[in-house]
Amino acid sequence: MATSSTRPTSAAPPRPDRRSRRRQETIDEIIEIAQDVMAERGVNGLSLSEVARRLGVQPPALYKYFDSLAALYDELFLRGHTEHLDQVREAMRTAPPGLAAVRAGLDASARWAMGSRGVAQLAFWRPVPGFEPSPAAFVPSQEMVKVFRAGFSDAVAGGELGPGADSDEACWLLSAMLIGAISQAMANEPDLPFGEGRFTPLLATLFDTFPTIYPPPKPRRSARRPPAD
Amino acid sequence: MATSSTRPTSAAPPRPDRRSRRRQETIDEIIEIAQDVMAERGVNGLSLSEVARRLGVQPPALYKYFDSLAALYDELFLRGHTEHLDQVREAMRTAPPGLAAVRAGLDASARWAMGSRGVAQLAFWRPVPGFEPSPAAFVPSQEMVKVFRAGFSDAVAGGELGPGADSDEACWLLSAMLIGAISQAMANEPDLPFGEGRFTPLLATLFDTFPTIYPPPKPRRSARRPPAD
DNA sequence: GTCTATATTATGATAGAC
DNA sequence: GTCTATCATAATATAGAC
Repeated sequence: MATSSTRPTSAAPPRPDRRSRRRQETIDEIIEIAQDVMAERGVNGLSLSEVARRLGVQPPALYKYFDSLAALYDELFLRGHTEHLDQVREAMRTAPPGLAAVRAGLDASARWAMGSRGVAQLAFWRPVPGFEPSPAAFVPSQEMVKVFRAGFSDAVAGGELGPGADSDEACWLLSAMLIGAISQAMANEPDLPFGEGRFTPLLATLFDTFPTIYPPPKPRRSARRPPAD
Repeated sequence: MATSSTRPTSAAPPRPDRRSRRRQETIDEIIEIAQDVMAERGVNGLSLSEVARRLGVQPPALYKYFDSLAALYDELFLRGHTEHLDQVREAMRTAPPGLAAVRAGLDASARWAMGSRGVAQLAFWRPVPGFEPSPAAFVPSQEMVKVFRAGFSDAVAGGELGPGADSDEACWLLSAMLIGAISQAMANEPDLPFGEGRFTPLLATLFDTFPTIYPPPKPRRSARRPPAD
């Protein structure tokens, strides 16, 4: 036995963190390639073979990182929602609380979706015949509802919206607006970025109807110069 | 030359209408099966092999009716939009002109989509990687815009909406509302029919914001008892 | 962890007999 | 118009050598 170490059996893995770091890098690279493939060929155009081809590796090698194609989809779904959530959170954090924050979150949502089209389609539409995301992959998606709920709650507290807006229903409305606008944009203007074309600008118009759907109880106060109090 | 007829060449097809009628029936049957398959397995779950299997025939036989899988998709796309257009037209025709007609059309749209999910996904989202509908298949889709434009025009003329509603933009808004609501419904409540669940009812809420988006110039008159004139 | 080889299955499509 | 036979391709996934 070697004198240098406490490990009694098996070949000594030198610097296991280095190994696992390389492994993580490979996983990240696979994910990136998969995102590219989906953006180019649609969600259903993804295959392990194509990923292997672009990674410069034979398909069986991928099974060391993902158990199956479904597992890869699941990771893509999870990471997509997580990234989406992060960007929405950040946008809302840096905006004034209330309606403005919700609007900023919605805007960030749409930007993320238009910038990550393949993943967005996977996340919002579930277009892959056999694929059902694992419960764990849904966690960030559920968290998103809470984030927007909090924003609406602030808007109600600030008198920008009526009490009905502090509800799940308001969040569903918001998501329907988002998905309607980006669906149309992706189907009809697949090459235009967010903000251009006929459809993504509609999102602002739709959002501005919230005070009509949930009218605040008191007369709206102007944004500038609140009444001296 | 034969004396009986003006056909100089080729064998005479006896009763060509009967033959072509059977042919048309087969085509219709293929279409129906394809719709079923898409509803069950998603748009990308459609294959000629599966259609042949259900039709009780070998795959090569289908090529007598459709040149390729893409041609079948194209026919499905065309028929879907045509059926959709017919139902919208009929709903608008039997409703009072103006906003009520637009609302009836939107309602019919959503009902059709939720009742023909596979085709609706093909028609609204284009989720098949290589497939681009032929120009001819787009005709009913363009016609739809005209139909809704006419409805909005009536609503403007009747003082229900402001002049801005007589625009393509209003039609895009309408379609974004529709697609947002049904996208969410199909992805999250795939088994519920139109009108049930959390999402399809949102369509009415969204639609009711139109007078806010395009406010009529004069004070709104009540629906009942128009001012004596 | 990667490779080769292979099993298995499925697909779209064509040729040619009947 | 349908069949059998076949081509060509591609996919997921596993076994086992290195």
